[in-house]
Amino acid sequence: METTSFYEQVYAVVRLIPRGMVMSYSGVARQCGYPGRARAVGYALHATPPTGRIPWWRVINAQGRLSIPNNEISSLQHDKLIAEGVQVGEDLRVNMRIYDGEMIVYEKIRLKRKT
DNA sequence: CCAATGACCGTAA
DNA sequence: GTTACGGCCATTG
Repeated sequence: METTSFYEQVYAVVRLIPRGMVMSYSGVARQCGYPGRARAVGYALHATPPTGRIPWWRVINAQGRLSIPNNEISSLQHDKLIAEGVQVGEDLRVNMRIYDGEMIVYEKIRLKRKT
């Protein structure tokens, strides 16, 4: 499996997502320095080792939906997010207006969080 | 090397 | 607001 710099980058960025926040695949790709490789990010996360060290559940698609086709895993992600205080709709939807951590700028996030 | 696959995105209707 | 298409690109067979 080697370093696979791309994987490393992706994991590093995902690990930086604060608790109670979410980020889109494209956002992760951009933070990695690879804009436009959102799809590859998705692939990388799919290959994420179950070490539990990587908060993969905080990564969702740009439409605020949980893009995991597998029902079991998607429900798991749903529970994880709920446990962190992220409000997920019944249709597996998240309000990106509030929980978007695109820039990983904590102050900005806090500003957005009001009520 | 080529073809198929996929936890996606942006734009258009 | 939503659905449908084409285009990304890394990984696997």
